[in-house]
Amino acid sequence: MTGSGVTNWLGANTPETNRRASTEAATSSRADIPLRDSNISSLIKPQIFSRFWSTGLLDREDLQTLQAQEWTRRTVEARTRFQMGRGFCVLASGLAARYGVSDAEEAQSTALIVPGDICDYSVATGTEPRARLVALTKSSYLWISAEQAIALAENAPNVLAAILAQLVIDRAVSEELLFSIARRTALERTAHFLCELEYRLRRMGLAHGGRFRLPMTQAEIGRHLGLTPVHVNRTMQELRRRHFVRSNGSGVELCDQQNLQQLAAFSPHYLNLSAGPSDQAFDA
Amino acid sequence: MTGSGVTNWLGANTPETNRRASTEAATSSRADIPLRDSNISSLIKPQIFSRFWSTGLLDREDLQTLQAQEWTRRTVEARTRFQMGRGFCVLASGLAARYGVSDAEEAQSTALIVPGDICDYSVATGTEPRARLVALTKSSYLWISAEQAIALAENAPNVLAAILAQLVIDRAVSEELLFSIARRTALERTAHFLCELEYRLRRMGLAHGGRFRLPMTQAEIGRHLGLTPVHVNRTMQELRRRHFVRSNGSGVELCDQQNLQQLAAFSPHYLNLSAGPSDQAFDA
DNA sequence: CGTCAACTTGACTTCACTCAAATAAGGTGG
DNA sequence: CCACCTTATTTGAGTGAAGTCAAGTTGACG
Repeated sequence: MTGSGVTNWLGANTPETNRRASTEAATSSRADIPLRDSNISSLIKPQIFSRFWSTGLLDREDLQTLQAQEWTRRTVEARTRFQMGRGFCVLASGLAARYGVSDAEEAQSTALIVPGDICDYSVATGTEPRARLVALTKSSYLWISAEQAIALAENAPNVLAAILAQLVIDRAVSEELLFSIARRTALERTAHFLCELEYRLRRMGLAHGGRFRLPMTQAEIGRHLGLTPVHVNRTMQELRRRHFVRSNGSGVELCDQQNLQQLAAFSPHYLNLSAGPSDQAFDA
Repeated sequence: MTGSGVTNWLGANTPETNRRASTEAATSSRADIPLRDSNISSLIKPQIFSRFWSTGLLDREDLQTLQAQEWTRRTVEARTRFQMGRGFCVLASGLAARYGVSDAEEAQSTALIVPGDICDYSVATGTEPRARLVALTKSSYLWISAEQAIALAENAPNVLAAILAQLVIDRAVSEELLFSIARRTALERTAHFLCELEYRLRRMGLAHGGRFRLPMTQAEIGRHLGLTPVHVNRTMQELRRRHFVRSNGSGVELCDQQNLQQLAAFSPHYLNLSAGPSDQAFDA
């Protein structure tokens, strides 16, 4: 049944070539980012769409269709809400946080959105937008109208499949955050947060050698991790004291990823579609 | 654009009649369960499918198509894993917990599945199943094969839309749990848990007058709420001491829902598709 | 009637929060 | 370039909510 090119519920058909790359990637070592067909990957322009490609569900034609859409670039000032309306959009630059459906939940962000991430899945699920997105820094996103998105999904079902696949990853990230807040100490939690963010930024080419920009105040980090600003501060200090992390201003460097990952029990498999630790190849 | 019968990305078309019922429901008071077209609702057999209907996305024909599938009923013993494989299934009876993708996460359940809930969305998203489901009591579920599910989605796109809509609610529930664990005290958290569960069971006809069965050990509740069994115990005692809750064995009664909901800051809007507190009707 | 799992209780510990104040860092207008 | 203002970070002392450990107690079931 999964024999040749898994057909998903949407009738989309996974291209064999890309798929195999995906399976190989699963075997790569711990925090390595699965590189697939990198000669193509590097040609993806804007880089934003490389996340779609990395699902392993698109062929080149799909990618071209995606790129051919009439994307509008919109800018959002720091600390202001996204006004997405009904439409589909992908974060192009900056950093944003998603807040829950309840009003009182201003105090807790449920997800961090980095460039390449899909801002809202409401178009794919056919429901009204629920999430409230707030830009943490001046950000920009690429946007197409709901109509165009619907047409896109019809013309290129693989693209819809890729979007839904990202939704699945998004959920896994949420689950990991839930676990982090429920079970990890502040130190482990913060370490995990840094590891995850570094990984996600790195695969978008926004982190190199463990260095990246973290344009969040400690209060914002606290809102994300369920900690008070004061405790975030002390926790970061402890990480620095242990020489796991260095930082100056909004610049962060994970100088001892080995230990940091161990402390956090971080493994990036949940950030990828099919690279579970106990995952067997699902073609044959 | 949202003028007449919103078209979703899947090309499914929302039936006008059902839709209006949905909008009305949004105006009903706090913990009231939106009753819609109840003369039909009560005819739904098995009751399990009433959750699909309640999305407001199906018409009667869709419902019949859904019911006409060759559902297989499968049973799962308490404390054992679901073996769903690639397929689509809905919990028919009992109670189950979902655990995250990481191995270490046995200690934390990310969601509770009650009858009527969809066990796994992997068929809808076209990805491999990731969730691990464990039955808390002897449970049963209705199952169709992936092939049949795909065919169903093609024949009745509204059904797919309804499933994705439930996925959205599922996410909102996760977010609420995240908020609960991050921001609420053990007492508030436990109160919230009870309110949510009562609501969800009530709309499936499994709770009456605040009374329902809660066949979970305190250790399992703790695994769900991020608390130790000991603390769950003390917390439940405090709720009983305040006369908010009564319990004998696995039977629970919320005898002071008013105060319980206030303590928990519980509002069921997140459990419904479009009944947000600050929600305006989106037709007209 | 014995056994095992679940629940309960008490004493102690600790992680993270609170409150309050002191620095440091960033912008802005003069 | 500096004075000023605001926002962010840092530090300290004290508190409290929830965890830990360890020992009962209850209850279901064979």
